[in-house]
Amino acid sequence: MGRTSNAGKRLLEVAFDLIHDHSYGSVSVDQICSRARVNKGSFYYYYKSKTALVVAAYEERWRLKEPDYERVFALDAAPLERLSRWCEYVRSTQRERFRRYGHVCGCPYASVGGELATQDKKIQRTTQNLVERHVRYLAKAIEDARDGGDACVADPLKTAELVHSYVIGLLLRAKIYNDLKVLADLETGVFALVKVNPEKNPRH
Amino acid sequence: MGRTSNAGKRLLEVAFDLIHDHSYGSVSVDQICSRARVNKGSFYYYYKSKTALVVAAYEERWRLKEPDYERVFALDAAPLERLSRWCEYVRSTQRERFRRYGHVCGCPYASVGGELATQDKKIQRTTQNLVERHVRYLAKAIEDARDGGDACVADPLKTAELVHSYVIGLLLRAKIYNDLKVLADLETGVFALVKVNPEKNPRH
DNA sequence: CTGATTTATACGACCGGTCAACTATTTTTA
DNA sequence: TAAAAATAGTTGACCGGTCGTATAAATCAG
Repeated sequence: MGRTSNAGKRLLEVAFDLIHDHSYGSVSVDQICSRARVNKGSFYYYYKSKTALVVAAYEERWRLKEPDYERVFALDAAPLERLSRWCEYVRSTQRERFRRYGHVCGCPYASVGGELATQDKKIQRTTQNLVERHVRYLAKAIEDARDGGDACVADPLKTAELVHSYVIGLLLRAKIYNDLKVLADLETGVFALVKVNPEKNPRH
Repeated sequence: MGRTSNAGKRLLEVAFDLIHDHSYGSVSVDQICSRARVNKGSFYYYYKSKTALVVAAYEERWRLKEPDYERVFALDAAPLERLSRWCEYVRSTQRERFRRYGHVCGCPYASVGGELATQDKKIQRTTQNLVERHVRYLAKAIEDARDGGDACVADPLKTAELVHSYVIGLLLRAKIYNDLKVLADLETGVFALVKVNPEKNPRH
């Protein structure tokens, strides 16, 4: 079976970290290779292009993070509680990255999508896909909130898209200002968009 | 006074168009020069770096667009009417760019800010500044709406930031999906965030 | 031994940026 | 008023470095 290696996996991790910390355009294949301690030749043994690596890296990242989403949106919590936990999850993720990288990094999927949507169809498709998976979790929670009388929305999916837009915008704003305080009102905004029945707000 | 030229101005226009159409990282100085029919030597006669050009280009762009904002947010219109007109202005701008470039381009300031906030302090400062100018127009309209009883918000500035976040997020989403239909619900979202008194909605 | 993996090196193209020489236009001066 | 000087802008070759890509040879597990 030949020799074994985890160089491919290492490249995925390093690529995600580096690109999320900086940007696709400002991170070179050489940088990714040297940080992952993989030679350039090996890089192209595993991935046919920089684009292909990025697609794989972001899909792998989601695969790793999906269990967190399953937990945050677990059906045993009340719908509004799920949304509330998600807001806190987003903020704590950003706090952690701020500590690690020294600045606000924003939403990784939206960042790479925004940078490359008009450049690379494969990456565009990938980010669309990733966005959709996020939105599905939101939509389910919003639908349940509506059915339970906690929120007043007509179309849960549309509202989920609305909420998602708001959140990636807020993350982008936090990145531009490099300030986590921008995220302080995350939940307020989310709850305003799902028109939460005030007395049902879990933060009462 | 020596010979005269508009090469500097030409570079500003071309740089903005090219970068807005693609991205900062994927547009080279050579491309900008050849499209503007300016030699590289002249480029560096006018601007000391690619960064400096981008800063100048985006500031010039705002200078050009500010009259539109003055008109959209003119105080003779009712506050909610101003917000409504702004939504339509944003959408028509995107439609126009879609026709010209063949795809959704999103918010130029947020795009370049998101791409370079973690890379280049000068560009970060510039985009912060540009964002603030937008938000000020929004805040004034929201404040007036609140004072006129048309909206129910505690802090107009905070709400304006909320609205702005939502809109740049929506534009980012539209860019990722390359679909103007994403912007169909722009006004709905904005009005939800400013908690418009339903019967005062200008679209009744 | 076989074949999956890794190494080292090289490629030509292009990157952002520099520079000295050159041209065109206005201002100064005799 | 015409030559000279100063100013403003242009040119394209060139720099060292990095880009994404390629491949032949070496390595090593099964």
